[in-house]
Amino acid sequence: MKNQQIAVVFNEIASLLELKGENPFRIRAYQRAALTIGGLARDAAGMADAELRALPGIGPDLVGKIREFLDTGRVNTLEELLREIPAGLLDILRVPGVGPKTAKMLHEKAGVGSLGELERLTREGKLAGLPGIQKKTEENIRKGIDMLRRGRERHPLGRAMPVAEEIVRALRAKAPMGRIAVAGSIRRWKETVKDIDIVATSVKPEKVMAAFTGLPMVREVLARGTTKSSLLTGDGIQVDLRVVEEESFGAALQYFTGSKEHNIRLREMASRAGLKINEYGVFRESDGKRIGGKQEGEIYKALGLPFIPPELREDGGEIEAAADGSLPRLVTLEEIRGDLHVHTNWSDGGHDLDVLVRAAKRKGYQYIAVTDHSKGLGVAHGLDERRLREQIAQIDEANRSLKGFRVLRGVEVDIRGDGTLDLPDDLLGELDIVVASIHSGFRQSREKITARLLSAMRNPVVSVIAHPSGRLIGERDPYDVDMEAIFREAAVCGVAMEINAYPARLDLSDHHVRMARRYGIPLIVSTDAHITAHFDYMEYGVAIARKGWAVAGDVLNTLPCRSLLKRLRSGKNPGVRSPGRKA
DNA sequence: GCCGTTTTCGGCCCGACTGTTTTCAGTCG
Repeated sequence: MKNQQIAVVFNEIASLLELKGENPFRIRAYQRAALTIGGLARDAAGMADAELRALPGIGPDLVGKIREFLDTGRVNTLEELLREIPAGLLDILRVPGVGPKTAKMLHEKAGVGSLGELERLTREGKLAGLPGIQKKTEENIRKGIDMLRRGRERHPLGRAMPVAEEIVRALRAKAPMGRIAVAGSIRRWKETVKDIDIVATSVKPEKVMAAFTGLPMVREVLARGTTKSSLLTGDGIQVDLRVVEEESFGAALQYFTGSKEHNIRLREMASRAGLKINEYGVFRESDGKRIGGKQEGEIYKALGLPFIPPELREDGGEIEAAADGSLPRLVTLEEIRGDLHVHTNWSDGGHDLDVLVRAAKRKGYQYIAVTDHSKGLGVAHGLDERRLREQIAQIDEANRSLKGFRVLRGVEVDIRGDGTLDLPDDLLGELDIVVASIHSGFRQSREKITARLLSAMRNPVVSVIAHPSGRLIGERDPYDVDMEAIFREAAVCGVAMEINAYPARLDLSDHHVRMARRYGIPLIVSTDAHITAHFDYMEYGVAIARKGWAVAGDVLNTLPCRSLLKRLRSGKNPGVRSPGRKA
């Protein structure tokens, strides 16, 4: 899939046009197109010109450039721009605090053509004195380069979320707060975030700012105003706090939740309707009268739209869906009735079955599936045939005394390097659920990994593929797999795909969830819990499902236990699942 | 470069903070 490469090309064209001081709207057109293509669930190569043309922000010219890239692997516009402007200036543009005007000036007045050169001049103190640059700006550029070099640009959601929650708690305790909420990409449940945005109301904003900039985790205060301040935490995450009047809270929350693209679309709609939206409210342009802003929903209502859940606000078709009444009713955490990927201390989990069952009941669940590792995963003390049989007996025993709750007999069976499973089929056939996954050979070729997964899926005993891409956010890239081929096969053989809710995984990703929905594939949201506290991660997994537009009907573990078991068994009919079967 | 209840040209979202500029440009979100 070349979508990401096309997005990179368009973004580079946009940056180079910025450096040239071109028409900003033309630049935005390229940036918007990059987002559209980059966020596309389908492979652009498989789309007809008319389909591309129908995408928002893609006109005849950009269709031509997409086609040009797909056919030739290059785009002439980009090549021509790169002949005029050194590619190194693109790196300089990535330095926080350096925009196109500064980069252009640095190039023209100081001959800077790469990040390395800029860094050298900064260290030698040769920037101060250039137009618009004094000591302070030179220092800021030096810091910006450091930040860039440390690669601290984005943080996994699982790291940023707890920090955000801690700051909200601390502010509530230390300053006179009205309403306060985390906004930004965290509220949209993006898998990685650039910073933490917090919106609050207070009768004493100056006290809030003092409390904020005085928090114990502050490493550096980046900006401090009366309504807006920014700081850097000890672990390098930027936090922005915005304080507004009570009557503007909803508007500010909407505004700072974004995404930027979503908001731009809303503003365009507003201006066509004779309205103006900003972070303070919705106003009539004719007389400036405020018609909403205290509650977030009022912003959408003013535009004649239903409330759009934050997870969807990426300008990925949600505004169109809201306008024509086709927004899906997204699956909710409350609809989840059980966790189908749980480890006990029989393999690498921390608790025995009893403790897990009690914790699951406290969550209001009706069932959990015990899915310990299989023997191939020696480091995790995986189960061999004998131990799995013992565990099955223990589960059966436990179920006899449980009322209104059921423990499903399962396993997370390792898919070996050759695509075979790590335990014999007849034993796996006795289980309620077989979760299959890859834990080794991540660097195999795309063909090999894809074939390996397909082979496991075609085995009639397999119910679900766990963490299908194998990635660990910020640590390990996904293995190279043809996800479309996997989804096509899953649709044929009825195998479910897991949304692994573990914050470092979030695998399937929201993009994959959207793709999976188009193939009509059943999904399962699981936490992969190794201790009871991990059950709390279900919220992350449900958020990713929602971000991928999933409704309860897409997610098998919203079903009551009996229907779930029926569904898992019906998928196990070998006659239905034999490879090569006609669709 | 896109787009149309402002429709094939002329618009295109809006405001806060910083630094250096003495009235505002640049950057960011």
